[in-house]
Amino acid sequence: MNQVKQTKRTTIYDLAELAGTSASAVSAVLNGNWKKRRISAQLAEKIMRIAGEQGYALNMQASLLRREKSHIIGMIVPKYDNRYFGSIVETFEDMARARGLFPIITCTRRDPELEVEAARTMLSYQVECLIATGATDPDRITEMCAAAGVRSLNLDLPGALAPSVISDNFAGARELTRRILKNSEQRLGRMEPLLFIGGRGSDHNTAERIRGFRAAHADLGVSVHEENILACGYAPEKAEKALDERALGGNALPKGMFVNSTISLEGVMRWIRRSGHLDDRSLVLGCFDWDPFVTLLGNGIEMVRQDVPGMLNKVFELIESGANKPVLIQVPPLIPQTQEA
Amino acid sequence: MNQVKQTKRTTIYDLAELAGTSASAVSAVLNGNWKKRRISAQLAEKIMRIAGEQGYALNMQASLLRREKSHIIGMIVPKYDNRYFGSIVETFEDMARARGLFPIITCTRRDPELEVEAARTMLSYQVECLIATGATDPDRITEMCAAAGVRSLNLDLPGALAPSVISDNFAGARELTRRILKNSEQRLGRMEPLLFIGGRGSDHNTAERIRGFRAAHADLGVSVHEENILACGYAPEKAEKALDERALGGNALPKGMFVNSTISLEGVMRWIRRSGHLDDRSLVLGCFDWDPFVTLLGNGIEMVRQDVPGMLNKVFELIESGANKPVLIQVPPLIPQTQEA
DNA sequence: CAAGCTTGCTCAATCGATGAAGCATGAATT
DNA sequence: AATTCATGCTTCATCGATTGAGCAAGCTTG
Repeated sequence: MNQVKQTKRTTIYDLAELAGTSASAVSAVLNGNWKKRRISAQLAEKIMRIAGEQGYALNMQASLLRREKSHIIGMIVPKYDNRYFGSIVETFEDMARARGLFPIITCTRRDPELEVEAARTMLSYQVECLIATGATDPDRITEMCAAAGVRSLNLDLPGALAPSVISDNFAGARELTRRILKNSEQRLGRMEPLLFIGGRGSDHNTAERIRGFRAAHADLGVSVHEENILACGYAPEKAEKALDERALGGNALPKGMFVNSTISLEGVMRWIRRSGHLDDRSLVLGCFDWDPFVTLLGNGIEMVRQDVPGMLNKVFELIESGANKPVLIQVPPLIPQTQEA
Repeated sequence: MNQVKQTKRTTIYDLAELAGTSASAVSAVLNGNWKKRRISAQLAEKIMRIAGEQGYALNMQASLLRREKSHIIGMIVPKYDNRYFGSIVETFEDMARARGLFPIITCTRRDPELEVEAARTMLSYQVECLIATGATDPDRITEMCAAAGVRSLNLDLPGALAPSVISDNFAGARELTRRILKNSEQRLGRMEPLLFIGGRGSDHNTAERIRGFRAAHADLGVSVHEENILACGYAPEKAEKALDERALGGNALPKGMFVNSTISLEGVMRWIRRSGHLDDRSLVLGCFDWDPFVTLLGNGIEMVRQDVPGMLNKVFELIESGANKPVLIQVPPLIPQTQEA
């Protein structure tokens, strides 16, 4: 490292001077198409050696400005506070890199303003494609992208204007509900209607899961009352509060519950602990989403694990196929083997 | 949206033509310093209207190429699979944006090659500063950044060449150990040496935590044998395997354990379940890291919660102060109130 | 009324990398 | 010997935004 403490970064012009050649030769060598440009192997080697010595790093801004494609792919994601989104982000980065794309990701905290702001910034960075994960207003983002000639896709929550890849929420919820009901029958000796808790009634996934929840009850000939459906939002406190209120209102609380996310499950578990049901082995729970610690909570809680690699494979398939029509692809979630406590 | 389906994105030249003015006026108006450039309010308004109509989005690549500062700040992070890193990333994004910086984050899966690769890419994107979180080889990254004249900082794991912000692992571990020992005394009626499990003996944090672990034992007059220290790595399977092996080797397993991360705790809990200790209320656990579900596991598991906002505040203070010397800042972790099951 | 100032803009160079077009040089072909 | 061809480079315009310099028109001021 015989480097002087420098203010300016090394450019191809510096390298050209050091190598006694032209910037365009340096460029050709460093971006790998020097054979096409008929640069001799000798010069190529020299340039690469000097670039190495100088610790040269490409100025991506300049390079991207000149090139037609940015190879940047953007994703917006609501939160990093659960395994589902964590695994989406990790898998996405991996798959993007495997395809020679540079992933940029930003977290928008379920805030519609931030979503739009983030999308605008990503467009400024010339993303070739933007994936809106769990977006509050996916169609707004699709419109912005369309206006900039950029492709967009929805993940986790569907939109009407762009292709969407989501879990098969109906089938997953139906199977999960069936399992909770079966467990409930086994433990209580009878089958009682369950409580559905968490999520927003206005979002597609929650609506579909409620539909699956109802269908499974119908399949088994159990009828569910409307007051057993508490789409109270995602935050743990909201679930806690909803349970408190439901407990006050006349009818006894069901012993079985379908919890709509791990985040809501936090609230449910807190409520259970607080209200003294902690060691009540007759409580039968299921959660639409997966977390390793939930398995260990020891109540034999059933979980649905969304198939993140499967979903992202579909996403990249769509990207590569160039499809733009607003199709809806539903990926079946994985339902792990029941683990009794 | 009277937009023709366009291939090219709208540029300031297009807007200039539409507004009957020059590109430089458009630029001045759109980047907000039109007052300095003495553009009339009338023209400014017209340009902004047209930009809005055309859905103009700045080409950041071009803009950054010309400007001296990129306002991009990079972070590399090992994993997204736990609350600690999730919260680091979320808080970092937030604080960066609050300072007018554009955060880019990438996950390197504890892979030294990927770390270097990611750092190189970030340098290409002209980051002004790179934060290496939990890096395997932070000094290598610092060197790369220094060669490019870019400032770098270490977070979570310290390096020798750049300022580092980490938790006060020694103090945190000492207090956590003290609490586990006290709980153990209370539940078992006597104080026995604990088992330390998880992490890499070679990493600074694990070493410091082991030091705190030993100090707390010494404080309370309990002596720990070497075979009670299992720095077996972070992955859950490694913790499980280490416990299996330790269980085979002669001496009985301690009833109290200091688990070095939530990830290792997954393995420990799995082992506990598998080996039939699940309902053994005499098991006394503590975990260096926080997860909401761990509270709910119901064994009164003590946790240390690292002070993520506190650490990131220090990080940004360092960035803003311009300090470059390799100081080591240790932020005290938060130790929540004990919650008995 | 000339000199100087203010206002409101435009011109043109620039950031660094890229690649089409072009220019020597020497070898091969007619 | 004249022409063609291949090889190995260089020159220069370009991507889109930014900004110092400069210019014209109107307005003051002595």
